[in-house]
Amino acid sequence: MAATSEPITTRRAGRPRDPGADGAILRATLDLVAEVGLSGLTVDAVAARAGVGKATIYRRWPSKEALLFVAVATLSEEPPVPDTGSVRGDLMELFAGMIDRFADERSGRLVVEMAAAAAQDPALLELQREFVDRRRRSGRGILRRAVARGELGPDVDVDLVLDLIVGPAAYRCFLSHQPITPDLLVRALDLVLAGLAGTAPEVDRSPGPG
Amino acid sequence: MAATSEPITTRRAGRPRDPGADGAILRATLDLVAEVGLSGLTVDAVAARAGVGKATIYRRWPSKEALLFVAVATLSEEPPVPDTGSVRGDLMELFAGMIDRFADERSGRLVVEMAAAAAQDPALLELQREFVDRRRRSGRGILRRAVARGELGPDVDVDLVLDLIVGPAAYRCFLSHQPITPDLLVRALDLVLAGLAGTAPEVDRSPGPG
Amino acid sequence: MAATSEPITTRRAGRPRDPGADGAILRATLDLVAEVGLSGLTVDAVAARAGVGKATIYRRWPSKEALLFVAVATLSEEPPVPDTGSVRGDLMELFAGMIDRFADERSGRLVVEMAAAAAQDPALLELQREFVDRRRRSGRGILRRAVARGELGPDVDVDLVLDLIVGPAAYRCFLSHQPITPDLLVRALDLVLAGLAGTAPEVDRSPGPG
Amino acid sequence: MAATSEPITTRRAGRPRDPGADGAILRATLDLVAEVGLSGLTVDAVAARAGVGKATIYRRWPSKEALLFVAVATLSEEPPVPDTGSVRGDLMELFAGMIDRFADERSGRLVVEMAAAAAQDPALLELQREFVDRRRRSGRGILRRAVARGELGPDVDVDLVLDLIVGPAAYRCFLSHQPITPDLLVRALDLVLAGLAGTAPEVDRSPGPG
DNA sequence: TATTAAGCGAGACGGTACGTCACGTCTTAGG
DNA sequence: CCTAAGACGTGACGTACCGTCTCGCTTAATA
Repeated sequence: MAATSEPITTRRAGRPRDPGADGAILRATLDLVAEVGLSGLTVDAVAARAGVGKATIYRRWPSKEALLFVAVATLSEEPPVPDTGSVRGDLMELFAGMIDRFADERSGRLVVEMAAAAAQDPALLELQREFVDRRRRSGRGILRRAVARGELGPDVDVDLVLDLIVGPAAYRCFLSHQPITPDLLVRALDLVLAGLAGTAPEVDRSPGPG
Repeated sequence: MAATSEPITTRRAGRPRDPGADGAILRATLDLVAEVGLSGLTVDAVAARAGVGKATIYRRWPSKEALLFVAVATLSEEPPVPDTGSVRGDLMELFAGMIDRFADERSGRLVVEMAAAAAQDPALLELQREFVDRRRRSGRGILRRAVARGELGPDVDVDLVLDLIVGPAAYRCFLSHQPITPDLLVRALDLVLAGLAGTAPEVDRSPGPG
Repeated sequence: MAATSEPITTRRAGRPRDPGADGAILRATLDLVAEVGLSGLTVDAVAARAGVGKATIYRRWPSKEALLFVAVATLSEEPPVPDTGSVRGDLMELFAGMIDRFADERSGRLVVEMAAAAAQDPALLELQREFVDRRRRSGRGILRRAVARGELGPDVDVDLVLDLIVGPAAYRCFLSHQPITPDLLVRALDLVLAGLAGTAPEVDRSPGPG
Repeated sequence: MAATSEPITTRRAGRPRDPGADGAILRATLDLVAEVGLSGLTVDAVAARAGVGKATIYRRWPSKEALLFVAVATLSEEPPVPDTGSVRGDLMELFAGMIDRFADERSGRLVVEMAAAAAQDPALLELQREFVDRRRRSGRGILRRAVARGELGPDVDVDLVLDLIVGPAAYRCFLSHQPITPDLLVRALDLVLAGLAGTAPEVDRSPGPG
């Protein structure tokens, strides 16, 4: 039907990119960053480890930081869109993995270094923002459903609430370096929910949909 | 007999370090970091700007990051120990400056980069921890006084509360890059205080820790 | 079957070294050493003058001394293999250029500095030895031909004779710093040839100094 | 008599120089140069080894090279003024020690390095020239006595003869690095004396260089 | 006896060059 | 057009010495 001169599978001239190279490079990157950290990571080392020329890396990603961001992205699956029936349960499920990452020494350090890299490069910042926004979108959904359910008042400051829940763990990971215990999330969450209960909905006392 | 054989002002042999050099170096560092950012900062440039040999810098600080930490430390005065009469007022006063720093683009970026540096170097991490702990100590005092006053229940999780208040701004500065508006602090604070009121409820009028 | 599986022009993988760089570096080296002397020669300056990165230099030569040796070697053509018909003429021709180098202030100084460098580095010493040996080989040929011709007795101490001829100029260049006049070579040569005539020839059978 | 206002022992005000320091410094210099060579010699190391401040060294000598020259000078006694009755014996005695120094690997290297230093600094060159001239003066005396005795013709080129005798060893030490055997001096000497016998004196019946 | 001038060990000072390393680009021959 | 290999120019790194300059102290000769 379509009289398009464009072939279905766009195929540029010349030798196609080795599809195996991408994987090898990303794998090498993750291995190395685990071994020596971001600051110790060098493109030469990635190339050597992946058995690949440096140009092959630069043809795909504009900098070693971009490479790292993509490599890390391959690790992390889509954040969950939980539906336990209660805000509390949903938010717990949503943020559990994130807090774990902050808590782990190695991955926590990596997050900080990546944040620093993103702070200096708008492109990376965009990648990073997109990344955290996926979780935020899920969180917004959770809160909106809770409002719909009547669990929360209609004028909840959604973003603030989400930030309050992850904030403590983030702050400890980045700056204060106080311990990030597994119950940090619960305690923050409960205090915030208590705050929401106390502020807004004088009426609502319902325990939510059982 | 002699209480101490150690003289009051221990003076090592040899020419003493030029006390003017420290200031010149730190000033040059701050100037340069403001102009070109941490990543653009070079020890050579600092030396040149300060009119000092590179060795004079390395004699004092082991790395440009350490230098930067000290330089930044010289800027920041002791965090306030406010006493407005209310937790809310006290905490507002305590954290206002901190949130401002997160909010400002340039200084925010610097905070992130410094956090990344600290994540890689235990010595810097210690400096950083000490730095944020000064504010935390002040915050703990505020909360304890509030407990004593009966404004808060006796079982407040002090550290958690403090982390909840600064957490959102920190999180936005480091990761989500959502806007850090001046009212972010107030809103977080009020929600948290509401949570505390809801948790440790109105019943409590106890005159403080007995 | 195949005489050699090794290709004639061994070509390693990767980008070949820029052949122009070698020339530029060597030229810059010679220029600079002429301007500022060996001790004033710096690798940075050579790199800058040659329009080349420092690493490009260090990739080719392990030290600035090695570089200088090679640079100087490019200047000096193969020593002559004269055949004037007489030992005297041949040796004059062979050593004239060498003595000139000793005599010239600048190049004399350079020779001394290079000798000092060679004294500290076995690799350079080998280069140097090879260099002077080329002339020595020519000299040996001259003397052997003279022996064949009957001009000299068959038991001439070839190496000693050659050293005697250049020795004075070398000694003056390196240590005594007495004038190295154009006739120094002739006079040394004539005295040595006279000695050979007195020692060896058909008449003389005297048992030497008792 | 002399109405000099200058005291016999010139004595400036202030604390006199520690006479022990000179010795300690020179000793440390020689030790170190033996261990690490001239190029590895540093003033800091000399000061540390001698238990002396760097300024104490620079107060006495203007550079580490000057220091070394003086240090080496303290080792070497006045060259002999031999009188064995024959030119041959006298010259042998005069130059034996010198050739030994050329022959020894370590001291030979040092001589070359010192020559290079002298080539770059007129003051050192003067020191060096003075040093070698002492031996030369002795050699001139020897030859003049030989002329007086009739052992040599009256028109001997004194300086040339001396240079011819030490030349080979010097040349081998500095440049060709061929072996410097103990008999090198004898052989050179005999050849030169043969040359002198053949050239000059009326007694001599040899046909000369044809 | 008090002052003063220089020397002392120690070590910091401003410089300069070193040789290394990683960056991101470019140039080979070959697939 | 891609590939592996590896050389390229750039530019910062941290180190090592240079020769000079304070420090607080000690040691004579002078006043």
